[in-house]
Amino acid sequence: MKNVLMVAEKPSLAASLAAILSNGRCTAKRERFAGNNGCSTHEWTGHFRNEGAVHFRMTSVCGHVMSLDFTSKYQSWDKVDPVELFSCPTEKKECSPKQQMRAFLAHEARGCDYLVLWLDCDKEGENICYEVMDAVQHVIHNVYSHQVTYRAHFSAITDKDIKGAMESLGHPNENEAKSVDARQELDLRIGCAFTRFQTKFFQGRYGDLDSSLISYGPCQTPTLGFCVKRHDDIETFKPETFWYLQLTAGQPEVTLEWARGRVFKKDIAIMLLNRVKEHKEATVESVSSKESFKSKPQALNTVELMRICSSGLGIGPFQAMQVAERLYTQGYISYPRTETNQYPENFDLHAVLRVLQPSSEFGDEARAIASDFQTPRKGKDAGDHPPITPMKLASRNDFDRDTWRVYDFICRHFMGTVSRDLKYRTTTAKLRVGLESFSCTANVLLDAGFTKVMTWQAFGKDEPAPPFVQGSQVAINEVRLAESQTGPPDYLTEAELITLMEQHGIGTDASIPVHINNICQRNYVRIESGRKLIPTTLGIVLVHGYQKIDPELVLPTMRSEVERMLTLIAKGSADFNDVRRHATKIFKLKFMFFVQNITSMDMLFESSFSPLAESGKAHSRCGKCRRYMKYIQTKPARLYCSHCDENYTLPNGNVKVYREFKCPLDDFGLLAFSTGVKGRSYPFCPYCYNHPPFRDMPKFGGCNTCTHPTCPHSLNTLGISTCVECETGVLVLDSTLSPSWKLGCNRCDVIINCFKGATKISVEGKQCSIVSWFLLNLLTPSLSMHTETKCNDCGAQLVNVVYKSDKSKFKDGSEEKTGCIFCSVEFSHLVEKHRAVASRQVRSNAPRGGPNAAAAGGPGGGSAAGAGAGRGGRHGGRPPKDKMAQLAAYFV
DNA sequence: GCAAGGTC
Repeated sequence: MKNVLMVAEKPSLAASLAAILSNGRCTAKRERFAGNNGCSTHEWTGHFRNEGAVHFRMTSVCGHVMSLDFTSKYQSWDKVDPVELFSCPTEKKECSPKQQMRAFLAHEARGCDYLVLWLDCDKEGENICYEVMDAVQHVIHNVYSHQVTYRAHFSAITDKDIKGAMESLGHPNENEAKSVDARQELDLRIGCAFTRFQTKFFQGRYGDLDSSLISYGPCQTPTLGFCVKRHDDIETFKPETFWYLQLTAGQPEVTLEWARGRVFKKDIAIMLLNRVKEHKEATVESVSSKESFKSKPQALNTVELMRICSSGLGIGPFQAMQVAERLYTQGYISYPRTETNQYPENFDLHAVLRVLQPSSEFGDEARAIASDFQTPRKGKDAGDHPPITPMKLASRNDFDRDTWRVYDFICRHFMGTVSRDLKYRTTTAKLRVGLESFSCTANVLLDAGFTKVMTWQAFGKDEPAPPFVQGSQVAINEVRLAESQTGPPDYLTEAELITLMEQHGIGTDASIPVHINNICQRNYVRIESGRKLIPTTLGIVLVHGYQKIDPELVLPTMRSEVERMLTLIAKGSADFNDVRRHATKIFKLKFMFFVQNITSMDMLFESSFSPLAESGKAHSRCGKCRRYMKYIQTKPARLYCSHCDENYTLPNGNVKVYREFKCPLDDFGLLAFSTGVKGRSYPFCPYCYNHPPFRDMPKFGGCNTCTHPTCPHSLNTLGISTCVECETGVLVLDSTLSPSWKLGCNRCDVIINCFKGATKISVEGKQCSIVSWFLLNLLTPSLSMHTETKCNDCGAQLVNVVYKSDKSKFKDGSEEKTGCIFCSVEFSHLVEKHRAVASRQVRSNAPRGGPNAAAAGGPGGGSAAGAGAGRGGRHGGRPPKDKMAQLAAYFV
């Protein structure tokens, strides 16, 4: 007699299948395998295809036999650069070596001529088919042949379906199996590369970041993303004020609802109020009533069980599934992991009710429902397992509290599915006051239906019917305007999260609780009362960091994109290796980009976790929220606005608040940068510094490069002349260190200290509109009123210098003079030139037409230091270009 | 120490 080995995905299924196929005449094999993996074997004799009588041996695996991992060389976190994980070799290892599943399968396969695979009918099941074939290939001859190995396709664990499957055996689908191989490989490479890199990068960097593992995963990260998205929605919510009319009428008094609901404009609300106030009575336009229904529930599947355990019982999905698993293994409920929420056609619903009838807890309800049995609703048959139903009666004392509550829920839910719908009557009265409509409704219960047993969904109290008669007039007692505000959304509940994950295909019914559990255990979210998910600082910073670097990394659509590619493999329309290589390449590029830009995320981390951030002083104000930002000195120096969660890079050097000045463009508080009195200095706006407002303003530029036409700190207002040394720069008056005044080139290191101790210096002929400035200075330079603002000799802008009367440095002792910094004799002893100290070197080999060191060459020029010192006279070499031409270049 | 998917 020939032998046939049959393998199911789990022990329970092997038992059910054996019982069905053998018509209950199978025997359990006594012998226990060494690994004691919990997989028993059932044997019987029957007919198989054309072989006549054969000996059947039905056993099972426990889910996957193999799992994918990197080869041992790549297990080291220290020696392997995570980027290598995208290309390094992988190998399949036994899932749990202790179980010795492969050896067990090979042992059971001994002497077998045929193999029939009864794995679950999904892609994972198809993949396990190949794991089983691989395990027995040395035992069953020609196991990959279609004449040896068969695949059973079944959609429900019922007599009809299972026997039907046995009659129409097919073959395992290699493409579907391969698509799972590809998923495993991608998940492994992507997840481990990002996790190792992130963990190592942030490890030990921040004292108060107590997370030893900062993981990334294509399912867990979007799951976290949902929670942070809601957090952000709450944080950025802007309440809106609205108004509504509150009207009471009749005797007994009834409060009516306004048909307009809310009005967001107060003046309109007041106008409507006044119109209503013109009337003393309301007209009852109609009083109508109708019957409404609340549907009974669909049969219970895993996701719904998890949702209700979370929202109704306060039991998280992870724990709920542990409890359900225990109830299942003890025989109290059917298999708890199923997507199906429709009972199979021949499912004996009455038998289940009979099981429940003796209960002291809900026996009365079970009996009542049995005598008034209703056909259950239709749902989805996913072809996996029947819905979750009670199998055996239990009493409260059999379990601990939570186990009982889950069991009690499953029983009551089952009874609910074969109960009547809830029925109620709604009576609505519609009233009119002038042109405004009002209404009042009352609901009255007609039939409690399924809520008799699902008591937590019970209908509220009956409401008194509106005491109005159609066509009558009702006295208005009071009408007033009420004011209220829209409120922010609440944090995401676990039940909502489960729904979102299900909708976006993040995880499966079996893995959803694992992902939620993961993001809790990794300290990315906390579960607060009402099972709401509140993201932690770490969770928020991670998601915001991904959003800064590569938002796709946290988008739920990323998973579905990958799934879409994998489906192509499963359908046979794309080559396994092509898809695998393509997806790996994309994610490797994403990974490398992430590594390159990790500082963007690090800035958020440092702002949130560094002890320095905590001691960071309140600095200047953010232009967006007007709150003080924190000054973080550690490199890269920056300002952090914790409210807006934004960082603004700062120049390296001293950065101080520049009095009360604000940038006219964005309202950010201005800052003064300097490297000391003899170094470079300029005012700057932290926002413009990072996001230049004009096309001609370079990134990381100060106000001395800003072409704002009227701002008192801009290049336009304070520019004096083309630089005496470099080709492109402009010397700009710097008042940030006053009474130490200076001109500084906005491109190179040239600095001209001047007029020490002066109380005020202003540049002549400025503070006009950009248009008039342009026209008058550039296009019609001959106009006399403006030639007065420029030096006739060198074209530099004239300056007006004011000293206090007793501190005048002018030789004639006068308080105020206007002149040219370079050419006016009265100024020459007050002007010195040198190069910025401790700053970058100017290229000495740069071809220059001879510096125009006017100040240095002038009488009493003082300590002229640097490359330009003492070279050339005032008008030697290149004459200064017309400053207006120079500045005009900025507008091109 | 990493992912996600099965199952206990």
